[in-house]
Amino acid sequence: MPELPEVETTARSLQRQVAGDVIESVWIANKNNLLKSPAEEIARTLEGARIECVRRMGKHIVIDLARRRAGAGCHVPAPQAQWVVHLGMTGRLLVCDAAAVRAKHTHLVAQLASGRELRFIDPRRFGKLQVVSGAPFRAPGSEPIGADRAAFAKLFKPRQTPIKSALLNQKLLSGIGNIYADESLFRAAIRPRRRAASLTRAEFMRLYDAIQQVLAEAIAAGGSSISDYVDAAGAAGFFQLHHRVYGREGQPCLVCKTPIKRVVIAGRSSHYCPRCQK
DNA sequence: ACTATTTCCTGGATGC
DNA sequence: TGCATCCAGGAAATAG
Repeated sequence: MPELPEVETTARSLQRQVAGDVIESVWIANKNNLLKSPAEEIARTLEGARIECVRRMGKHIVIDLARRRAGAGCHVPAPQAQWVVHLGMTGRLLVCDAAAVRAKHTHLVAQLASGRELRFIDPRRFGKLQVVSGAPFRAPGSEPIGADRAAFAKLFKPRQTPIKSALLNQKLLSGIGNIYADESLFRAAIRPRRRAASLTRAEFMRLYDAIQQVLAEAIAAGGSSISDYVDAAGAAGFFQLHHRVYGREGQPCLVCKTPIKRVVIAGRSSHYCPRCQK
């Protein structure tokens, strides 16, 4: 479940490995429901393009491309184009040697001038691939890291939905998923079922601080390696060792020893300490 | 305009 | 051992 910290880690890993490299050709699997743009358009946009920069926006990986103008020998920044990848649940962008065995569920392979390949692999096929040209790509909600404190409360206060659901709503904040929503709510001592509108100003501030803290720590740890997540170089993260509630149903709360509870909110499992969180 | 529920998808875990 | 069933969840689609 790549969320913001995992996507950030993957984007940084890609930036280190492939920035400046040129995509020479692209192979796309047939019969592909992961494509938000037509396969031909993706191939046309990627082939011959130089990878300028790889970065994260929400849970999206945005790859800025410099396309070669037809006939010209050099790369020019215009027309501006971007390759946008969403990892979904089990998506992976991996850089490897062209000779490496192609994993099952490989949906796209970009052959690089350096002799390596950038591959998109996604067993569960919840990922999404698209190319954007013209207007730059925009994530649906606002960026959680460094969000304005006052704007943060204003975003959630009108919502009647449980705060947990609101945190998962990417149109509000872009990047938080199930793990980091649960971990943030624990640190803020707020129960996931509380209606967003019921939170006090102080609680919103605690939640804001908790989100900043959890995301920063998780990025520093290289993300959480759950269900085989690894970054673009194949390195695992280790923030899963620091989860205080996620995946700890029945285990003692690390603060008060009360067994951690798991409930389902909006179809998602939510973990919390019934004593620490109000 | 909101909010809640269903759907997509496959590997791994569980149960008999 | 083998086969069926359940479960995980991001976000779009659908329903209310």
